[in-house]
Amino acid sequence: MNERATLKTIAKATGYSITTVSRALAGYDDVAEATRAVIQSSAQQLGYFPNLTARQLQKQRTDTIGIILPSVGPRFADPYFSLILAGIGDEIAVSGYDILISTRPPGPAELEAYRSIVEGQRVDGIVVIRTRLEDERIAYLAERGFPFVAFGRTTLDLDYPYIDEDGEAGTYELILHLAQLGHERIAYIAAPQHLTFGYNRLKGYKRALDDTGLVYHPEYVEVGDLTRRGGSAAAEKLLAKPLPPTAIVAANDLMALGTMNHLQQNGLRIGIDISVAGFDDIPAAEALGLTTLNQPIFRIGHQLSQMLLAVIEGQHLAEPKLVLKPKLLIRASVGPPA
Amino acid sequence: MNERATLKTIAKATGYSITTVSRALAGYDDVAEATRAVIQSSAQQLGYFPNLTARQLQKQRTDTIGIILPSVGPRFADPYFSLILAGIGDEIAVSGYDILISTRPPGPAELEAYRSIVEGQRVDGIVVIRTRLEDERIAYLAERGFPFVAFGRTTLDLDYPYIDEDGEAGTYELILHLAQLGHERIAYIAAPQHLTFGYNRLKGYKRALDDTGLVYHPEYVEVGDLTRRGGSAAAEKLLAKPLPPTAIVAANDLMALGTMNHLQQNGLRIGIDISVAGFDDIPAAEALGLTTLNQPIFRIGHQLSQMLLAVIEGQHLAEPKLVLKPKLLIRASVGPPA
DNA sequence: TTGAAAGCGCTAACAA
DNA sequence: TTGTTAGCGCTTTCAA
Repeated sequence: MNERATLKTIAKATGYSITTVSRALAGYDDVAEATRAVIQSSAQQLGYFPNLTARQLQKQRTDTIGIILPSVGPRFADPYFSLILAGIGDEIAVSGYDILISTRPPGPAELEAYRSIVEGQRVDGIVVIRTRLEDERIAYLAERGFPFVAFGRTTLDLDYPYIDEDGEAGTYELILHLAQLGHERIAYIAAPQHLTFGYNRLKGYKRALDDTGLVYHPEYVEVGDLTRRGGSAAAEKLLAKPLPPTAIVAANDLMALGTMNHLQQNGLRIGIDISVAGFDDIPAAEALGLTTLNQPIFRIGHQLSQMLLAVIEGQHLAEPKLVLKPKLLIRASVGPPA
Repeated sequence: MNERATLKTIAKATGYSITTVSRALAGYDDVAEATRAVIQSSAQQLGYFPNLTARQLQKQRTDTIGIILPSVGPRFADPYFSLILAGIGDEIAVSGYDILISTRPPGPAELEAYRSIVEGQRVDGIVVIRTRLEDERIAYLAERGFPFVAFGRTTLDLDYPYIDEDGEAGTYELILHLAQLGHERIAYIAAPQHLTFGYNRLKGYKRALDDTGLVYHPEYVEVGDLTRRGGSAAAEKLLAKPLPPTAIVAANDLMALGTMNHLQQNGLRIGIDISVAGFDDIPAAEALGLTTLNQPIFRIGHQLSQMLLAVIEGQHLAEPKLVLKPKLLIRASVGPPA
């Protein structure tokens, strides 16, 4: 790297003080036009570019927001994360913000990462995605008074802005649909229950069984790790039951795809011999004809960005808490019981 | 936000100088153990955390690498980008680095973003993904002498470290396979030709036709925008030819999936009435039985991280230029011509 | 073993 | 209209 030009370089070159150079370049109107012209051309010629780190230190803001991703289990590679990231990134860029991403395994290292970028003042705000029922990240941020928004609710008694999907209502509607088709043995591949969405979706499953007069049998519920592989493994267990289910609903599409894989390998025809459904409506779902619940993850990312920017600016949020009802999409993977 | 503790706060609280506090906390051994103990406990109690921005300014390094993503066309939502990002993020985190992501539309704003994070010293190095034949980003970085690695070659006469896939050889092998099955009208949905990978993959297509005695007909080649929708549109055009192709090969899986969609909607059976193949082996490819070429994108991300770190540290790279041969995966989407 | 002073590059209050 | 001074929070040289 050739040495970079700083304000000092320009000051020396033009004979003006650093202050004047700074103000000329910043567009202040208390600089003589002639002076500004000289300084600007010198800056141009020297290839000057402001050191953003220095500016950040001075201004006490970074024009950057932070997102911390889990490094194990599903992450970027999970369409859920990619889509939300795309949505956030797209929208935040409009306001000239960048995104700082830290990848950490869940656990203490993760919380440390939050501490680090918050206390280290590396970002102006944070988006917490995939909340947990008792989310210590949110507890920390709220207690710290640091600007943040979350994708997901918690059971914490804290007042913070979020967007969440109504996973309970969505799953409820789906199970109801299956029951109306005549399914009586509807198995469920749940998400880990410390995750808010996992808990809510399972709740919808149980409530729907209740309301339709079907009995909730714990042996028809497996907990999966949200990956395709996990879905496949869970499906295997469910098929091995003495009385296998006629429909399998997974808490997310990825696991539903894994389930489909497994079923097909066992010669079962999806939607005919057995029904399968998921949740999320990731891009592959449509291609595979997977019945699922759509939530506009990409657009939620947009909204989260806008909310966070408002929070950072200290604005009042018109709707600080948003719960969206997902839309049931019936596709070929679901049919009446065989 | 409550006010944060700084070195000054601790200095005042303990009566030591800022210098001593700094060194005590940094673990220098020229500090009396008793002093260190006092300072540490004070730091603990005050909830001290170093201001990373200030440290960066002083140390002239950020422990951050930069990636600039296109905000239009396929991006995060494209498994290609998510996977490479996951690979990079995973591995870079091991060394304690973070990732700064800027989302920009291709064009001048994009190059500006590179300028901004480079000259603004916001990152220590950059990963350029999806290179173009004459890539002005690489020209800039190389000329600037800034640490970077690229996923993809260019036609520029510049010496820089990269990993690339041998898209030509991969496509060649695939087309050869189709020809051997008896296909004579093999259409191709190309990627934009200013993209290195798009150019190379098409080259493989042409060369394979040549070598198998088939004639290259430009009307059997459509250029797509790499999205599923684009693949579907291209497929429609190809099907409308007086003599439709018996096989359609897309330059990436996403377009291949779009092609499959379109064909199925028209009542064609994939792999029986017509063959389809892609490139990349994204997760959905396996589920859909799409014949494709696998490149270990995730692992390439890992390697790019390691290379970049080496470059940042000024180390010598054993293999600064890597071209990987993708692996042909024959799946159900391909069969002999009807 | 500790502290004073300088400096990373920038902005801003205040004085001239 | 311009410059002096101070300071953002940290590290590091050098002297005590």
